[in-house]
Parts: sequence; structure tokens; C-alpha cells
Amino acid sequence: MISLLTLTPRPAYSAIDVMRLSHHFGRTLRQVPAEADTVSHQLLLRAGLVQQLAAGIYSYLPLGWKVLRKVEQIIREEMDAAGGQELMLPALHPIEIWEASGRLPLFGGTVFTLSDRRDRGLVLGPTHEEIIADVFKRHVQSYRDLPLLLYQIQVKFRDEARPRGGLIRVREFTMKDLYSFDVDAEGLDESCRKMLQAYKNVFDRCGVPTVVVEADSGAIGGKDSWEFMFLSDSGEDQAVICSACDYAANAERADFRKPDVPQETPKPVDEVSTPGIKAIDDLCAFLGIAPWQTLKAVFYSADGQPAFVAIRGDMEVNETKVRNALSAVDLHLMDDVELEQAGLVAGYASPVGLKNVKVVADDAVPSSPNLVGGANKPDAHQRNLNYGRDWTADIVTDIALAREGDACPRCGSPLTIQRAMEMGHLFKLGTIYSEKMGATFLDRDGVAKPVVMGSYGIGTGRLLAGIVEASHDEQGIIWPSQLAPYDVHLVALSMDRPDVTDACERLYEELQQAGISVLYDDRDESPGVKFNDADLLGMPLRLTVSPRTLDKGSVEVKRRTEKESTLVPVEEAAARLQELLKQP
RNA sequence: CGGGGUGUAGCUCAGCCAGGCUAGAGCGCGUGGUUUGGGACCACGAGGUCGGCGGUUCAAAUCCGCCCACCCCGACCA
Repeated sequence: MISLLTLTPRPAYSAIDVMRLSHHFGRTLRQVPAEADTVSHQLLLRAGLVQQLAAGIYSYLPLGWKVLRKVEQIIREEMDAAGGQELMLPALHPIEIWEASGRLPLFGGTVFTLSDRRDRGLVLGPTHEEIIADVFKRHVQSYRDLPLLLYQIQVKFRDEARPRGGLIRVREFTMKDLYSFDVDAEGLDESCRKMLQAYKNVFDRCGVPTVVVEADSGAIGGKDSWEFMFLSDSGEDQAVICSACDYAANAERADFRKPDVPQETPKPVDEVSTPGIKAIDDLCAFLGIAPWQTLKAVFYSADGQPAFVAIRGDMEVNETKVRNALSAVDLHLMDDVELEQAGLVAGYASPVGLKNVKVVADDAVPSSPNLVGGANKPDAHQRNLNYGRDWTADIVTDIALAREGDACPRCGSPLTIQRAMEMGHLFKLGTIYSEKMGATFLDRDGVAKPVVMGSYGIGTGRLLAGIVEASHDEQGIIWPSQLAPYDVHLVALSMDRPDVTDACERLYEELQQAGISVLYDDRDESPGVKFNDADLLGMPLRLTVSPRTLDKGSVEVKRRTEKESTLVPVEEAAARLQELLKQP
């Protein structure tokens, strides 16, 4: 064994030791920056992990980057364990590939587009299904090559209408996307199961509690999709969760049992004067009836076409369901101008006798007799409207929004609604991309078939925000030990005391020799500053060395998660820390 | 895109309504000194196109107009 003394002295150019806080880049903030609203955003800024450049565009500073890389490493390990193979795809895409898939309009304005010097159209990739399908089709010909799981961890760009919440919703973001390729639906099921487990592992290892919910697949497409949701008030999504069984869904997608209404024989239609009465509540009060006895009309513009949406008065419209029912990209409530152009009278509209307007009715409407609806003229309503007899819809399907207290579609117990952050999303794409992109393989019988695809994403920056949301206290971040930038925060009190600095230097070396990473606060700061920074930065263990502890031949060890500290003899400190690091 | 809010020093903000000296405070930063177990103290100091452009005025951080940026709610969104 070579003695340490025989090693060449450190060359001068490596003299900056960045694990000493005096040299470490990035500073802590005492005050909360005004722009930060959510807890994670505040802590990420205060601890000096990230810095904002523009709306939804962030720099990662050394400490934040270190953690992000650990997050990526966990993801990488779980993807590899599931049989995934990592590759790297371009961020810059020729616009033609997006035109080929026909998906550009679906993304609308959220795709960043640009031109090269020859005026060719390019896209800053918002996601990579098209690109991976292209890679696939050039390399895979046979069913023997399947199943196949390919993934990438890289930057993507989406010009979000509204970035928000620090890292929760950004415009330039790093995302892990894994794409699965299978011969058939059963294969896809299996790949999807693998990913469900892999995702569960990732979030468990990151210390973020998640629930799996049924989701809407939006612009990514496909038949089924699930989201991993972290229930948090800082989230921008709403999760509908059954209070009794395991039903859980994104509010965009959630179903519920609609209350049955008494069946009665249809009565004759009868017009009633309702001056100034427009809202359902007013109508009910005026006529002395309940909301479920009314028919509510809501007007949307769906890709520029007027749509009349009819739903019973005791329910609200779920716009995502309407959008899906109409296969529309853009859906918005009609404004006054659009209403007038379509010849509709807000507050008194009725589907009866309506022409040239697409009518969508909720599926509870046909079984709800004798409803009160508008008369298609001001200040009047009609009683006893009956679906089938008086009017029909172009589409009858579920378009109702699940609300707090509604009955679970599975067990009938009350549903709860909670704010949530979408941590991961799994899509069963099927063959929609492979057909458009010509990604086929030859099956056992030599027949070319479109490959069955799945896509599975995790936003790494958002996950970082979720980790901080899930693990912090009043004082700052509490890193799960597997993600902490350093294992130990070494705090020297009284830097002017040689016994303190000597002990710290020895411990600093000794711990590193033992494979423990150390952030050493060697600054000439007061104890309060150092302790507060240690709490804010959130390393799992704090090791304090001061004249007071050295008088007892000891140093002080404290877990970030605990209030109390313990004195440990200096010579036992390294062993003790090592032991503590092994226990979660 | 609709609604609301905010732009003054690295950060948090006051000053603006009621125009008027070299534009302020706290924190942070630099120098020197005193301190040292939960964001210490003293002294001195550096640091500002008052978001931008235009207008009104003898005079604009302050009043008016246009624009831009950022934040929040909604729409939209993986």
C-alpha cells in the first residue's frame, strides 16, 4: 500500500475545493424572492439550486444540477432494470416529420418553430414519438426484435401558454421518455405493466408518494393513459379519488354515478314566462323545482364550429370530455359575438328545433323526463322537454364533470377531489404513430404490421420540485439521503480557533476517505447563519465542531429530520456517520 | 387569449395618490475592528438607464399615452 505521503502533491490548478462553502458557487437567500409562490419554488431559489432566466426557463446552479443528476440516475437505473435502452435523440426536428404525423395542429401554439438559413422549417421538439418511430423503422424489420424499450433523457420545448410554479410547469424542460414497441396489444399491456412498476420504484426512491390515476391522453393520443399523481396543493391538476375503493382519475377524465331521477310519463310541452331568469338556480327558485328537473345549455366553439352542449341542470360540463366527443382541438365557451353570429340566446336556449348546430347531450339526459329548458327566445322557458320526442342530439355520451361528493363509478362511495402534481404519464399509443410514420415489422407469417407503441414520460425538473414539495419543513429542504447533494454538512464554529479548524480538516479528510461526501462550511460566519444554511440546504446529517464540543473531546451529530443532536467522540465520528447513513 | 397585480441597488421594499434639493431603508456585498451555539455589532465604503419609448411641464420615479417583462387566477396544456 502506498503511503499518502508518497503521492504527488496536488497541483496548484486544483486548489479550489468546491466542497468547501467558501468556494462553493451559489448563495442562499434570506428573503423569499417575490416571484416565488409555491413552496418548492421558494426553497429551490433560496437554497440556490436554480435561477430563473425568463418565464418558464431556468438555470440549474451546481447544487441543483447535482440533485437533478441523481434524480436522472435513479430513473436511468429503473429504466435499465426494466429492459430499457438509453439513446439520445435530436432536439431540433425538421418540420416535415411533424407534418407527416399530422400532430402540429394538435399542439397548436405550444410548438416552438424556427427556420434555418435556407428557410427550411424546424421545430424545437416538444416530445419525440415521431422521431423514435423514425429511428425504429430504419432499424427494426422483424417481430424477433420485439419487444423493444428505448428511452432518452433530454431537453424538450413547449411554449406553454402559462408557465407556473417555478419548476412545476416550464417551457424548456428535461424529460425522460421511454417508448415501447410490441407486436400486439398483449405485448403493450406487458410493457405498460413493467413501466407502472418502474415508475412506482422511481417515485418511491425519490420519496414522492404517488397515486396512479386514469387520465386523458390529450395531444399525445392513444386509447388509455395513466398518470402518477403526487397529491399536493402546489399541483395544478385535480385528482378525483374514491374515499372507499381504489378508483382514482384525473378530473379531466373522471366518471361518476349519476343520480337517477324518477321515471314519469312524458307530459305535453308547455311554455312558461320567465322574465329575466337565466341561471339554473334562479330558474329553480322561480318555478319551485330542483336543478335535476332542468336542462342546461352551454355553447362552445369547437374548432370554429358552434356546438350546443346539453346537460341536466344538476351537473357541470367536463370540457375535456366534450372536446374528445367532438374530436376538437380548440374548444372554448362562445363569447357574446359568437353567440349572436350563431343566432343563439344565452340563458334561454333550447335544443328543440335547433338547426345547423351540432348538439352534444350528456348520456343522463335521455333518461330524464319532463325537463325545463329554454324556449329559444328571451324571457321564456319550456316545460316537459323530452329527449327523443322533442329533440335529439348528434352525440349522446358522458360529458359530465365529477365533483366532490359525487358517487364513485365503481363502488358508489363519495368521491374526493384533491390538488395534485402530475409526476409521470403513461400512454398506450397503439398504432396511431406507427401507421402514420410507416413503422412496421414483419410478423411470424411474413405480414407487415404496424408496431404497437407506448410512451412513458417523467419530467425531471418537475420531479425535483415534487421532491422538495414532499420533503421540507419550515427551515428548508430535507433531502432523502439517496438524493442529497452531499451526505454530511460539516459545520465549523469559531473558525479562528486552530483546534476547531484542525479537527474539521481531519474529519473532512477522514470522511471522504470513508466514502462519505461532505459539504464543509468553512466560512467565517456566525453560528446562526451556519445552522440556518445547513437546515435550508438540507443534507441528511449535520456534523458540528466547536470549542464547546472539543472540550469534551467530541463533535456533535444531528440528523436533518430530527431536532435533537448527540455528542460523539471525535475519533468515532466517521464510523458513527457511516452507520447513520446506512439507516434510512 | 381574458381578468387581476407588480416593475425603484444583488434580494425584500418605501417614496408615486398631492411633480420640486445630490432617490431612500433593511438585508446582502467590500475594507477595518469587536464578536462566535440558531440569520451578531461598530465604523467607513461600493452599488441605481427609477422596465423601455414618447408626451405634458420651468421641472417627471411621481402625471398622460404606447410598448415590454414578470407573477397570480382562468382558458389552454404531457
